[in-house]
Amino acid sequence: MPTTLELQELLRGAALRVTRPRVAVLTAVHALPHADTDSIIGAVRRELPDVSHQAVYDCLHALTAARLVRRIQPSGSVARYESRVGDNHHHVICRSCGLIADVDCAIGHAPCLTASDDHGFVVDEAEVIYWGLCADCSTARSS
Amino acid sequence: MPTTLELQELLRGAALRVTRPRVAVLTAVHALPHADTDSIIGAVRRELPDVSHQAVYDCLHALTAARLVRRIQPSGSVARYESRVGDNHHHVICRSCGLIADVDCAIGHAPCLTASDDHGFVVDEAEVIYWGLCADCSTARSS
DNA sequence: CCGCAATCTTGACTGATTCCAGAAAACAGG
DNA sequence: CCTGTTTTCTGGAATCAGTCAAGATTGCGG
Repeated sequence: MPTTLELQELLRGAALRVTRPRVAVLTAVHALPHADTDSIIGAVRRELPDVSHQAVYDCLHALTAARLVRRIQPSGSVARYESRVGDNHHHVICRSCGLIADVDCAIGHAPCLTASDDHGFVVDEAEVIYWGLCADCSTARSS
Repeated sequence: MPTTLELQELLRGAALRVTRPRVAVLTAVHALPHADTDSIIGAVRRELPDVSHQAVYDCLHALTAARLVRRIQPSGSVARYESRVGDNHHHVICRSCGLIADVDCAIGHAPCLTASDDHGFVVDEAEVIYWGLCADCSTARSS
C-alpha cells in the first residue's frame, strides 16, 4: 500500500498534475482491487465528500491513459479498475458471485501473445479471463 | 451459411419454439459475424420490418442461454454476438477501428485452461482477447 | 506572486439495456 | 381442424453507466 507521497510522485512521474481528487482516486484503486466506479466514488467521498462523479470519471480516464491504473471490463459487468499494471497478470471471475481474483499466467512472461493466425494484426497484448466458480460458490452449489 | 431449415432444426434441437423473429435473428447472427445489437436489429428488420427491439433482445438472450450464439463484450464496446460456438476460438480486436477477427488458439484444443494458481476456483472456460492494430490501421499509422 | 492551462463542478443528456403488462402466436391433445 | 395453455411479442416507460458542455477553480512554471 503506497503512501500518499509515493502516489504523488507517481502522478508527477506521469506528467499529471497532483490534485486532491486524483490522489484520492489513486488511493481508492490501490485500496480496493477490482472495484467498480461506484465503489471508487464512495471511497473517494469518504475522504473528500464534495468530489463530483464526473471528476472521478475524469481521473480514472487520465490515470488509465497514463497507465497508472488498468481498466478491466468483463462481459456483463460494469468497468472495474485495478492498480497492478505492467506485470501481465490475468483474472479468474466467478460466474455466480462475480468475485475477481488475480492469476499470474501459466505459460510464462508474455503468454499466448502468439495467435496461430493473426490475420495481419499487430498484436501488443493478450488478455485472458478465466470463467468458473469461486471456492465458496462451488462448495455451496455441490452441497 | 446454414439454410433456414437447418436453423429451424437448431432451434428445435435446443427445445426452443420456432418463431419467425428467432429464425431471423439466428440468420442475422450467422450473416454478420461479431455484429452489435443494432446491426442485428437492422438486419432482422430488412426481412421482418415490424419486429420490436425488445423481441431481438429476448431472442438473443434465449439463443445465448441455449448456447446457439455466443455473446462477446470487449471493453469499451457494446455487446456483440457470433454464431461460432463450442469450438474454443478467440478474438483479435483492433484498438483503432474496433475490427474483430477470429483466431484459433495457438496452444491447442483447450488452451490456457490451467491457471498457475487457481485460488480454489473451478475454471470451466478461458477467454482470450488479443489487442492490437489490424492490417489496415497499422499500415495507415506507420505511413 | 501571476497568468495560463489543465482540472473540477454542476446539471442535463445520451444510448444501451431491462422491466412491465397486455395482446398475440405456437404447440399439444381431442 | 379447434381449443387451451404456455410462451413469446409489442410498446412504452424506466434504469443506469457513462458523456457533454460551460463556467468556476486550482496547480504549477516563471
